[in-house]
Amino acid sequence: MHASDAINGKKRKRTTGRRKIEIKPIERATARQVSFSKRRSGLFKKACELSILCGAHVAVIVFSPAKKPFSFIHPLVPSVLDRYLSSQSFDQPHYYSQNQNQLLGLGSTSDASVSNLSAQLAEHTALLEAAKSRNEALKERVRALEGNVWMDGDVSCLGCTELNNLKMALEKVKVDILAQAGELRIMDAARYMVAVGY
Amino acid sequence: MHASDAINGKKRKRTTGRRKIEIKPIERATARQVSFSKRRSGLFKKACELSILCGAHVAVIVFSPAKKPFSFIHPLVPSVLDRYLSSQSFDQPHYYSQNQNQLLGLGSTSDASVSNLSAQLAEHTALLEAAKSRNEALKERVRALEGNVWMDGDVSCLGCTELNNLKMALEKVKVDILAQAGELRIMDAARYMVAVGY
DNA sequence: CATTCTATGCTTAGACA
DNA sequence: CTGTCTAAGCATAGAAT
Repeated sequence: MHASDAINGKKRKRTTGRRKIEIKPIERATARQVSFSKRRSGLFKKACELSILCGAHVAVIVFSPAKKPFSFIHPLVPSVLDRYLSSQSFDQPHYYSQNQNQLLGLGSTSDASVSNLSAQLAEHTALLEAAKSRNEALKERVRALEGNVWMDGDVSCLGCTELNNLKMALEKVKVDILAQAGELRIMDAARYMVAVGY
Repeated sequence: MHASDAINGKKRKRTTGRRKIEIKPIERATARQVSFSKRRSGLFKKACELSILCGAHVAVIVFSPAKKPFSFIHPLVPSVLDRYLSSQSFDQPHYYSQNQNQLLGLGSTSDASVSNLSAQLAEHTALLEAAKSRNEALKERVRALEGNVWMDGDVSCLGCTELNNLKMALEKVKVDILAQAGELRIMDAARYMVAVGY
């Protein structure tokens, strides 16, 4: 019991217990927020259990009413970006761990990867700028050779081969986005995984 | 009671009721499959309730142990990316609906929310990949021009007006990809939405 | 936005169909 | 893979921190 209860002798039932509700938009902002927090947590837990119990690949991405992103993803797909950046730093062209457990936050590998994202953004941005520069240089070259006019910054001039490259690039981005969407809260996933000793 | 019970007089409790289980890989294949089916259903229901109750955008993608894809996505979004990746002829102007921006909470109205690190990384990754692809395309083109070789009629032109803003497109991709991933079972989402009269 | 507490309401393991 | 049934096991509304 709580001190307040013992002192004033009021009923210890401070709540009416769970009440049935209709599945419709909760109007009261505070109640909606609280419900969101609880249910998101519950959803992630369920997702976690499903992935472990059944060995299924699960990705859950939720945007709060305030558009804040949350996600649970298992197995955590090694980001192409991570590999790219890793190779930049450690000169390992194809860093790719087969050990999912380590990538789930149990090992230091994941933590490092996550915590570095922020710092890597700057480097990544630089790489982007460099790519743009090279791109501009090539455009100039083409312009000179072809005497043509290119629309700035679009993908309208790609041929079949190029389009396929772009498609493949986007396929990779697909994976990156899923992983990155949970960048801010990758530990949410790890928390559950760890909770059950996975 | 059931006929069989009445006839043979056996106990009507044919089950021991729900039993506690450890959250660890289920070994029995049949049990794992049954559990997957039930829990996936439950997960989607929870996702549905969360999206409705709290007005949150939710995307749940699950791959069964047999790699079969299932998904719950709300709001349901027509895939723009699909048109990019699957279209064989890229000479068709691609039109973006302003409503999609509103529906997705993306686009100009939520530029502020896109300013977080996660979004920046996703965006930059996409841009970088695209830039690299474009870069390759340009290189190839330079080679072609310098070698005085040109594959005529192979220069596909996209609807430049709609596509020249790759950034915007990729912002959409972030969500469209989710829709695409669930292409096979988008009705899973609809089922629950309809069930509660939404 | 996260958490705790309590009394329900909801979910689901196991056995079958 | 989906549905049914029962008895537990869990999740969570509402109020408060």
